[in-house]
Amino acid sequence: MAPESNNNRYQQQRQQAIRSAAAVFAEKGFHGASTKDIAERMGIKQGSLYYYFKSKEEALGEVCHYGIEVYVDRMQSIADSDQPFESKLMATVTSHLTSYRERNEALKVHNDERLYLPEDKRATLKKLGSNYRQQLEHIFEEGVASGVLRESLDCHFAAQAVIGMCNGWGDIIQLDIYDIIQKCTDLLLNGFRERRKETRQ
Amino acid sequence: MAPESNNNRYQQQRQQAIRSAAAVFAEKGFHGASTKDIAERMGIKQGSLYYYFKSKEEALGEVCHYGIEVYVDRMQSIADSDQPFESKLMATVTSHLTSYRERNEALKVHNDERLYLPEDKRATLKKLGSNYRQQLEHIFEEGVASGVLRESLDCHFAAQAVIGMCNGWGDIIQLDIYDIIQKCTDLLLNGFRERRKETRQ
DNA sequence: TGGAAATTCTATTGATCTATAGAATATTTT
DNA sequence: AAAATATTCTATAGATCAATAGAATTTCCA
Repeated sequence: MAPESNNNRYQQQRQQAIRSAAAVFAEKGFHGASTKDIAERMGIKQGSLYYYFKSKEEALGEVCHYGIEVYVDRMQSIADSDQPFESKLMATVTSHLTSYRERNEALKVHNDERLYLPEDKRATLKKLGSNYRQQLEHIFEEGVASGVLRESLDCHFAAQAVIGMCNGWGDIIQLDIYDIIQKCTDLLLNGFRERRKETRQ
Repeated sequence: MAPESNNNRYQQQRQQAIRSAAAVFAEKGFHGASTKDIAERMGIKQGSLYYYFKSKEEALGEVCHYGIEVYVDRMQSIADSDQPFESKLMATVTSHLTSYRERNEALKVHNDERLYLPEDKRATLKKLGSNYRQQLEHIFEEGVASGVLRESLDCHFAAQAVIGMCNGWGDIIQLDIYDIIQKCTDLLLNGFRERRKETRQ
């Protein structure tokens, strides 16, 4: 049965269970992973896992949430902060890529397996995700307003493109992340074309 | 047992089986889908499916191949063609996005489920994919050589970024694809920044 | 230290799934 | 139409898996 009250050890072990589940789900997928796999990875027996989750599905939900929360929190700080557009853009790219590195397994699970969650849980995650996208979109709107970005920019498209580009680095663990951050930001601002002499119009 | 020789009906039915498998794998994932699901979708019984595939894994391999082949063929034409860089870039983006729309299910399966294939089959697909990436990289190198793109461009990064961005449009079926093509190409060439007066240096 | 609460284990149930074998039906060919 | 071939079906073996119940063990606290 579940523990009595605020229980430190329980919470720590549960956290460990979530990380184990993240690793196994990331490697084998939700349906390909067995509760035995997860339990073994944290050094307990299959049945014991149900002390921490009432179902395999609940474990998936926790993993997905664990993955995305770090994105969301950091984006909140960036959006609230008082920096010029270029800094916010670079901060977003940095946050996205470092989050993806730090919680690689959980975020992979969030991106690839969340559709196997029941409707209500999926809706909660979706809300977090579209909040994230909207905040990024708003940063682009500020960029347009401040004159850094072109008037004609489709900010919805821009936000989507950034997210897609940042998610596209599969084995990001292996890469020089600061190099990618720099190049992504440069691409977004200036594109790849040969630069002309800069003259204010 | 397998059919005798060049058998038209067999090949047609097998193609139908591949498309059914693509749909079911795309919806439920490889491990979440059952051979019963696939068989039912094509209107036969579970056991009968094994007339067309010797295993569920073989079906996955066929689906993945069916998905990616269209990319690869089109990229070959573009790379072989004799167009200026801008046209090749736009043709690539167009090809990538329309392929993703036309074979949405199979390509989703290729991207998300191919890692569950046995090593040798996975290696074959990987070769196709990195061929694709290299050809795109080469297009960027031509762009630099022709003076359209900056000398300093990291063409490997550029190719990866394009692919990531193009794959990021999940429910592409719903979208105005020509709008996205136009905006992607514009982003890649010019970025989002407010344009300065153009003056040749 | 002794008793209560928390954690893990063992054993099992019922369900589902892949793959195979051989029978039954349909199609093509002679 | 009869024979041969191709396609589908039925039935089942063997394996795995999620989830539960209750016993055993460990940890915590008075």
